[in-house]
Amino acid sequence: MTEVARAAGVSVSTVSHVVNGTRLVAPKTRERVQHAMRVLGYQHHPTARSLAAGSNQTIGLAITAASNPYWVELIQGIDGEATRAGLNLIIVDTRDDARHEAAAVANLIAHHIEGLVIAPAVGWRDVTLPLLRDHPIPYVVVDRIDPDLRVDQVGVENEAATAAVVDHLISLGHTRIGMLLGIEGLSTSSERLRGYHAAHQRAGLPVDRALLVDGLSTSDGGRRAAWELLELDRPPTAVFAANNNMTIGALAAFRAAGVKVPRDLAIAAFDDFAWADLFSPGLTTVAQPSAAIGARAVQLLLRRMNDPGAPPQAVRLPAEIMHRESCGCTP
Amino acid sequence: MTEVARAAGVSVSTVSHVVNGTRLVAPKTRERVQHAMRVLGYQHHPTARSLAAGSNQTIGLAITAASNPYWVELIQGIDGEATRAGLNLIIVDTRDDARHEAAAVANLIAHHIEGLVIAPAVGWRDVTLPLLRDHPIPYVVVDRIDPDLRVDQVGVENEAATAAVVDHLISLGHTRIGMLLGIEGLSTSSERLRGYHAAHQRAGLPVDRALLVDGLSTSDGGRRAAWELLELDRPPTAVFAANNNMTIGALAAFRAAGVKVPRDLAIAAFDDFAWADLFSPGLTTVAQPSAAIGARAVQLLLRRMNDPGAPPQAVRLPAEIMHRESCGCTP
DNA sequence: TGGCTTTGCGCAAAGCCTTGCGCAAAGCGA
DNA sequence: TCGCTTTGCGCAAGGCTTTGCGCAAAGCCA
Repeated sequence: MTEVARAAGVSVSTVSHVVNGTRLVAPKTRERVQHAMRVLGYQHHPTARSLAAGSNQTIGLAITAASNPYWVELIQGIDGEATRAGLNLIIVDTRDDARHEAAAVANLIAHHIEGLVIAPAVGWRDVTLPLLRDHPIPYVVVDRIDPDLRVDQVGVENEAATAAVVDHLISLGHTRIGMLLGIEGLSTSSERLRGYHAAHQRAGLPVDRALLVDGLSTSDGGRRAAWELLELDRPPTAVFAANNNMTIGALAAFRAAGVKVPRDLAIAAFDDFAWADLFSPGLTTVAQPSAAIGARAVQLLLRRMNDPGAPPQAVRLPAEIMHRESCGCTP
Repeated sequence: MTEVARAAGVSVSTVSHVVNGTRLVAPKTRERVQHAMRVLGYQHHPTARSLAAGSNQTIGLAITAASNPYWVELIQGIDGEATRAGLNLIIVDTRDDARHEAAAVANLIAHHIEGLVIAPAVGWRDVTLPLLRDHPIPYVVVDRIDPDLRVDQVGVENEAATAAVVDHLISLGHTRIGMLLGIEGLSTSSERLRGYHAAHQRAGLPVDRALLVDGLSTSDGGRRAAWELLELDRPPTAVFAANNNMTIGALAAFRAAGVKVPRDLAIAAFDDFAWADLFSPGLTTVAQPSAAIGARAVQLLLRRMNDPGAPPQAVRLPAEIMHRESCGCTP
């Protein structure tokens, strides 16, 4: 940098300002500096800049690395928006476990990240949240919104979307609709359940609690829960699965049981699959705008980084219902 | 740090050495320093360390962020191993496009990463590779191995694994085996094709070139290629798809055509699916050790970072064949 | 006890950039 | 032409560690 300054006949501070555009530099001078940089092959040193400026232009993302397409798209959305904003992104794996999550976040904090996007694990309120309170670092929560928390959050309209799909099933004449519930302690799980209830209430339909079975948000749990439903005295005529993993398990169970979809049983599910129309029949799903959620999260984070005192904002993005054949509406 | 030094009655250099264990410090002194650190709540500043040490303990990963489970597992493997080695990982999305890839890699280089793991895009040799030659940064290639290149590489035994599966189909009596080829220009594509040929040669079976159709490595390409096969005068009795996306497309095509698997057509595919046994019937696949490939890549990278002159090494990890029902061997 | 090897630690330079402060020159209106 | 506002840029402090060099104290052997 000193060399460039000398070559251009200016001071290093001017070179710095040319590089960063941080203050007015006469066009002629700027030209000279840029030329000198080119000739000398000057390479900016980001580390030194970070040290000097006390900021490293890096944000962290704490998320489970589970091989779930939903997460991948979310990450893409976050990465894309961060790149656009000129921010680096460091991703750490929480393994969807609060303790790992806390360790990972502590690590990020030690690296002096300037902001954090977190898709919290179950139980994070007792472990990771206190950490975040101690270190006043801007952060935004994605996917799992906690209405009690006064923090920036971005998620999908779980309740409304679920209600809409269940409405649809009810309108097709189903009165006994089973639901595979997501793991307890996740706001997404409870919100989707609320949507189920809301649709029933609107239709004046009673809810048989036997039709609500816990699928633990996993493929295996979904499989087991589906079996439970099938073995009821009065099994459901339709099933709503609250996430993609459970859907996979449930489909396997139905296939094994020889249940034909949608002839014997109508199915709808939360989370869209790239391969949703691969199944026979195509799956009716609720598609989340994953990438948009990620992008929005970064925008909220930027806002908070610039204005730490801003009032917390909880954003809900609408979901899209993908009508395919499994719900039985288009035979 | 200065404060800690003062509080412990030592110099900052001693504090530094205590923190890093870089030279002998008398136990008593170390104790004092550590105590002072605790009392003062000393926080290490990684940025400053990077600047001073001229190294930032960060490696880059250039990979497509496509929502393909294979990549996710690969990333997990890389991330896990990097974390274990105390390295930070910055991931950039190549969009599987050589130009984007080059830009992304340039960006990483500008950030002074100390090593790079790259899953190259088609055409990278003309765009990204020269970049890597200009900046002598240690790197290792994953997934797409180029035998002509004298660089560190990690991949799977594409040829042997493919040959084994095709052997299996042949042993079941199939003599007309279709293949959905991956996009041209990818070593994985050509190696898998070689495996197909090798199996035929071993069995003394001629190869009908009409049975080799281009699936472009995409789901849509796979669908189209599958249709092509079905419309042949003498369609195949078995099909091998060279990656997971094409498999998805092909299955959709077969379903639409009313082809029953494996009764009418046997199927086997490269790349395992978490949901492979969800399909009716379960898919016989070649499972790559994705996480292991990623971990191994980081190990190779560490080796090269420590010993830049070491001879380049190309590692092939064995794949595992997952026998399910689609190949028709267990009716 | 004297000379030599360890052991332990301080000194200070180096690493590269950012930025508040302030000065000088240029521009402008009267 | 004078005084005042802009415009443009230099000075130098600062940010936090690492690390080569070298000195002093301690330990060891004869």
